[in-house]
Amino acid sequence: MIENTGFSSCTLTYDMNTCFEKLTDEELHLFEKNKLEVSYKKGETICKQGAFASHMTFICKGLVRLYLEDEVNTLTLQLVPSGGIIGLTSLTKNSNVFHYSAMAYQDTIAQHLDINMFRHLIENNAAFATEITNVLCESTLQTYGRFFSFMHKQSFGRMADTLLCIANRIFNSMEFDLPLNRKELADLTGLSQESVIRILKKFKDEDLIEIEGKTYRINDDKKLNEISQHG
Amino acid sequence: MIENTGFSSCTLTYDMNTCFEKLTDEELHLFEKNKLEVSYKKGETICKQGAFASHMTFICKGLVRLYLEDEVNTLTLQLVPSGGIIGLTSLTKNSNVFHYSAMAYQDTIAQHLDINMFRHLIENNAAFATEITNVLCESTLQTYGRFFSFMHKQSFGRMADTLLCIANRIFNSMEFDLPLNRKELADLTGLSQESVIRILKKFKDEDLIEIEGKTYRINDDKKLNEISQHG
DNA sequence: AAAAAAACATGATCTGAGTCAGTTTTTTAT
DNA sequence: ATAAAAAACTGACTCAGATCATGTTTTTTT
Repeated sequence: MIENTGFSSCTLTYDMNTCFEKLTDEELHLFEKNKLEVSYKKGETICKQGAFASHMTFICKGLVRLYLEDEVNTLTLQLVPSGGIIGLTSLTKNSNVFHYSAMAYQDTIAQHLDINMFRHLIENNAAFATEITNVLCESTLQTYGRFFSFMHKQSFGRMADTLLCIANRIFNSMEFDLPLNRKELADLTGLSQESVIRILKKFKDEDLIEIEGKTYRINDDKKLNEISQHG
Repeated sequence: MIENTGFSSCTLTYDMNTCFEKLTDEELHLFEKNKLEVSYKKGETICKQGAFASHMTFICKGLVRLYLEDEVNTLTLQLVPSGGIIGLTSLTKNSNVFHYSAMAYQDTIAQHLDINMFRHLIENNAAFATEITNVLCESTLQTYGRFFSFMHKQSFGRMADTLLCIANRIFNSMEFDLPLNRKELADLTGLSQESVIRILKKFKDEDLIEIEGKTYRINDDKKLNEISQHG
């Protein structure tokens, strides 16, 4: 499977599961006592930018879109698959709100972890804190790559990027069912819906991909990767 | 002084100084023993993307540009003034290189802090690790704001943003000497040099700012802030 | 099965900002 | 002081991709 070497529009969070291994039995007990399992249906809002941040959200199952918004625009920051966590930036001292919104791209099962408990764990367990540091670094790096790609790659590169990322990193397969419509793909790639449609058509015309309903199939990841690299 | 409420192109790192207060005497001793003071002249490279990351760099004095680069392009991620630190993302387990380059915008005094010592401090002092978490969160938030601004604001907004940020957050004054030429301002705002020139001229024509050599003076921060907000 | 509503698709047009090709001003070197 | 080099500036041109308007297909509802 070809992995992109340069910067990529792709943004997936690091798997959190290893973090929890660092907790002591006592802490795990506290953890279990202070978590809340919640289900979200496709399209439902998991957290809302600007709202009071009472908890971190661990994604057990599903796929979540994490995005910034203002009155007019939207910017998708990350795709968070199972194993990911939402809300870490709210741990900063200077704020007690969510800094971004999150929405379920498909039915999702999540755990709400009390923010005070979370803070307590970090402040008292250096191994856990180290893991969190790691997650934050990874997430930052992903964002950097995405930022660079969005600024310097053009539409075809970003689309190619995104398809490869979804195939390689979410589904681990060149064929997958993507629960996104054209509008949502546009949000994800930072393009207009029309551009997404035109680019996908071009890719189809050149037999790089096939699309049948929601089923995507990447026929030529090598070529797609070239497009992604070049621009 | 008017502070921007929405997202801003501005990117300044959080002041690291509070972090070191969390170290024990013993750790401080270790810290002192493993640090190296280095001076950089304007234009010199402080760290190079892709190079082996043997240390974090604490900025004692000066102003540093932190940026991503590939064969063709550049993206300025942050301005790091004194009190800031460079290289934290290299703490991630999955890598031992610098993920960005850094260059001195003006003569700079820095301390190189051994990465293994730094790791050791994080892994053994939860209070310190908590502070680092905080720095990472702040930095991530700044990057998010900048990303959003770069994607959705247009040139005048980004320029206005940047001027206000420099005035408010670096110099704490509406009049300041900026050691950047037009090309460097272009890199900072993500615009072409020509666009920067055109925009600054427009701002001057409308008496929003005055420029005399390297001395900038903001006459109408209210209006500038409106431009920044609107787009 | 028909009607309504989403989603998908396509062509025409517009525009912000980059590129290019210069000129003028300022700075640096001799 | 003067030549050379660098930085600042200007106008003309171009283009990627957004927007708009409209049409077609698919899905959902009743």
